[in-house]
Amino acid sequence: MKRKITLKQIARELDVSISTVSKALRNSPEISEDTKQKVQAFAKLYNYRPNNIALSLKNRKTNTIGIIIPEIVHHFFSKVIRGVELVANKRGYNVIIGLSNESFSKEVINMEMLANGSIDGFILSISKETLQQQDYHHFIETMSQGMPIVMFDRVVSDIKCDKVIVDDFKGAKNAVEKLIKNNCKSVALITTKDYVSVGKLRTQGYLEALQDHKITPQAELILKIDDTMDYEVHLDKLEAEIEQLFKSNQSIDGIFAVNELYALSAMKVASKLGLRIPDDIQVIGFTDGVLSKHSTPSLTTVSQHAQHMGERAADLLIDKLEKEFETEEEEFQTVVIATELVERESTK
Amino acid sequence: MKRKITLKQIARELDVSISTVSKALRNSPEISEDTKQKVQAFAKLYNYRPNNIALSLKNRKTNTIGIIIPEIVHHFFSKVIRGVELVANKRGYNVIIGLSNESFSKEVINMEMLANGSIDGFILSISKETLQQQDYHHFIETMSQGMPIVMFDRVVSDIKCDKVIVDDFKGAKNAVEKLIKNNCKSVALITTKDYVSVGKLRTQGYLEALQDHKITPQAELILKIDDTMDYEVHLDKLEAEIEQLFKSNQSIDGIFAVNELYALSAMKVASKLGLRIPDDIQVIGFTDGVLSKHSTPSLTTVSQHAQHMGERAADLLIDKLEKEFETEEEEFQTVVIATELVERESTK
DNA sequence: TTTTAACACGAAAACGTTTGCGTAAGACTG
DNA sequence: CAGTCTTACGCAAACGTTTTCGTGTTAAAA
Repeated sequence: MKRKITLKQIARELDVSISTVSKALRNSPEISEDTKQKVQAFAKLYNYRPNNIALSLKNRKTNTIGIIIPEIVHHFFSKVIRGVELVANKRGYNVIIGLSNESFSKEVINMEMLANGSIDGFILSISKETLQQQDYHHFIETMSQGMPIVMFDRVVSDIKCDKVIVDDFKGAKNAVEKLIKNNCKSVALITTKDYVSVGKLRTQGYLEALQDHKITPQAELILKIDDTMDYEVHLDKLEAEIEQLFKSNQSIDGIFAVNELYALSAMKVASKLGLRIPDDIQVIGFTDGVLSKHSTPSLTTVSQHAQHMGERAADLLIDKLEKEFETEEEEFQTVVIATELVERESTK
Repeated sequence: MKRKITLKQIARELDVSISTVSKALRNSPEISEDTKQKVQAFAKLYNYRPNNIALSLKNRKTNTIGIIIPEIVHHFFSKVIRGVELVANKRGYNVIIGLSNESFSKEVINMEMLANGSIDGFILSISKETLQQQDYHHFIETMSQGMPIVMFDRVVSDIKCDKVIVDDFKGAKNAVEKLIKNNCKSVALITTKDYVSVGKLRTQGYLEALQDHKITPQAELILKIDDTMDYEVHLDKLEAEIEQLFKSNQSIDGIFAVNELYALSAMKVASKLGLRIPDDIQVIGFTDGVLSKHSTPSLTTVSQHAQHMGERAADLLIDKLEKEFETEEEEFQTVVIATELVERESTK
């Protein structure tokens, strides 16, 4: 099996020293035109490319950034990755991914695997299990060893680092206000349990929108789904819960769901119960997945601009990596990405 | 900014040599129990981990595999990645991704970026542009430098390497036969232009199914979409074309589409034209995306088992990487993943 | 003719590991 | 007491780069 050609081999072949070859290839004025030409021609012929690993070792810089996400088969996360990849490549970086699979231990293992020299910094979104256990030592440790972290979407305020988040609160509030303006009198909320920060914020947005319009929130209109169970599999259970919500509250004429699947399930259940969308009931979801766009009726959603989040996160990280003089007082930014209400057929 | 601790620092601190530290940590019998304890305790205290880059350089092995795919915001590809990641991590490898964005030049650049020592081997799916230009020199070159490649899904027979493909032909044939058995008399095909290998094979499957049932294929029932245009954006154009197909061929009572979006669009158009699914018209798609499962009516599809493809591809690659004695005669495998018809509401 | 400067190149160190080999000190054998 | 064997460690090379510094040769200046 042939190996890639190295400086040493070129040097031996051309009967010069390794340093001469290196300098010739980098067009150093130290080297005569003759030699340069000879070396460059030979290098081109054999398609020489400097070994990245050797460079990384020498420069103590890998030009690679690590992404840790809970799940890749997920429109939101893959869009974020695309954003990261876009600016990373543009700025000369590679992207290496690790999946935590929503598991604490896999998150830790994956981070350790990458932190030992493979990458220069992390971009990550915290797994559900980690959020539940509230054990963040691996983040702290990583950062204390000089490796910067940028968190996105699922973040915790305990950790001091750069963050890119969606304005979940305002996005939710806008959505609910939209429903209220559209004449909904009884808006229900389908959300997650509170430990998921984004679910919590969206719930708060819902509540404040109601209060701003002098509507008293009713506990029975709020359905909190236990999302530790894989709802892709237990779709029927999810739908059953939603059906229950509808049946116990016949007055419902508006639904705000904190994600796409909940919204879609709500629409499905509503149709099944003979409710017309958006005439009898209006629905708004949260996300910019594919389902919303292609469902019938198509779903009005709060778009998170996932790709843009990825881009901002990458810029934040690379900026930090390339800042020559590290200010003694580390300063961390939190970038808030504005949401956008994409109106489709599920609202009037 | 603190850096990670190295052998050298431990050695200096404990006043022993670097080699002693290294051996002590690896539990070499050369080192006395006393020293081992001292070193190991110190290393643990400072959370020492060997630097991966240095190891990669020394071992000439990175334990990282590179994935190049045309697009990550795509259910199929992200499922493949998940499969790759799963077995890669299990077998001690990292995964680094590059997106070609369906562009030839980005594919080349990305491969070159990774091939220079960053990874041990590639898993990739060819970009559309590359397939069109039929320029495969970068694959050949990469392999000639001793870096193995495993291709999946979109492959070309010209290149000798390991491959993992879906049985597009049989999958399509089965689907069309299903429609015929379900009493469809006039089955239309919505496919891509022929340069995409998978589109071509699926078209052939369609044709053979018809012929096996003594049905003469009709050119006007075959709609070839120019998929170089971004159909997410030009959805209306796609639907217009499909509508034209329906209107010129009122007899159509079955549709086989080579991907999810075409199938969904067909259903949407059919509904618009007042056709009931599956009573008046039955539809089958090809893929295992999310849309099929959650559309109304849900779509019967040919599942490709994307995750399984990723797993097989990773195993194939790692097997090759770890085979000690390279047989002189390189042997390449082509693994064919069986498809599965997932029946949902769009067929009887 | 001697001194100096320019030129063109090579040696070596460094990045962080691992490992084969050499060796000093002490223990043991005869 | 001389010779041999263990024990426990250090040295150095290697992986592939880049870069600083040193040096020999030649041409120009004094």
